[in-house]
Amino acid sequence: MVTVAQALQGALREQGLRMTPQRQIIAEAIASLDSPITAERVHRHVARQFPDVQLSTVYRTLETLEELGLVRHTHVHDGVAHYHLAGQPVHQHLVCLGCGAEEELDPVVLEPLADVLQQRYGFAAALGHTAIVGRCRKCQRDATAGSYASSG
Amino acid sequence: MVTVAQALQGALREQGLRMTPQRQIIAEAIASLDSPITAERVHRHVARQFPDVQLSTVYRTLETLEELGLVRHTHVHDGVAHYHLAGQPVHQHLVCLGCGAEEELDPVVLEPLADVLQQRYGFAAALGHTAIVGRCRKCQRDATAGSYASSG
DNA sequence: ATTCATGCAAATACTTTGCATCAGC
DNA sequence: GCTGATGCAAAGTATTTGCATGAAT
Repeated sequence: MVTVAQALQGALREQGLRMTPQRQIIAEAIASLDSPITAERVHRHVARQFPDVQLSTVYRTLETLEELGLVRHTHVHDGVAHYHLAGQPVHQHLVCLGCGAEEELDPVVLEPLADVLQQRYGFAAALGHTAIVGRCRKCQRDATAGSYASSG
Repeated sequence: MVTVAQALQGALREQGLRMTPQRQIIAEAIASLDSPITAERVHRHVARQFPDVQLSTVYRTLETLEELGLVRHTHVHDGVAHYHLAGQPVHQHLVCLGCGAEEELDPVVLEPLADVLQQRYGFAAALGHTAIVGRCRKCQRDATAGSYASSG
């Protein structure tokens, strides 16, 4: 078992990039906090030990980590970026567009789709790391859906 | 077959809200443009006929339309909101986080998952209207994934 | 007439960038 | 010492909001 910081160090080396204390604590913060996390949350966590670490450094490091394949990010309903460690199973949620309710989801149900996408399109979907949006039971009663003609 | 504008008029009535020329053209723009579209694209389209219509009005109208259940929105990789008509089958895309490539996807492959979510969780997933992010064949070779120990 | 919708502009939230200094290799 | 990384501050992008005016019902 290797720590994120160690993996990071190796990955940085390969690219001729440098390990810095900032990168180390940011990597450790991501590993210790529950995924998925926002840049701001990482920053708050990091700032407790190193108050001088800038939010922009967190963003830059997150970007670097993503380029190295160590983390991924997705956007949730409000457009905020959520980061998580690559290859780490995370809690999967169903987010209701109507009332905002979140429900946990067994990640296993996503596997068949991921398999199909991989086989048919050669595409490694990040389904397991993205909240699935939609309407919960309650809000389905409120939502009206139909089909419309274009005005043209 | 009913036009979006007509559906909108009815839905507005029910809520005691008002039909305005702006709302009408915005609704028609959404119907005539290919989904999913950004607020800015709607605005550019609308501005050709009514140059005075503000981007903020587009956002407000889009929000209203969403509350009325006529449109939905999701966020793509860069966090920009994409809107589409509710109940309208749209092109489904696989978006690569590595190179940004988009590939069309047969919406049929999403149905099994949607069914499971509906049956097991009573949740109507908006899968058919959200881009699926991940890594394309090419970029999978670049990305390294493993599992990491927390530093704690 | 009442109240909602709009235009306009400013504010907000999140993220990126320019540049001088500092630090890892 | 060379070059990449950081702090700092400012810019950028997408979206929201306050308020006075205008318009739909």
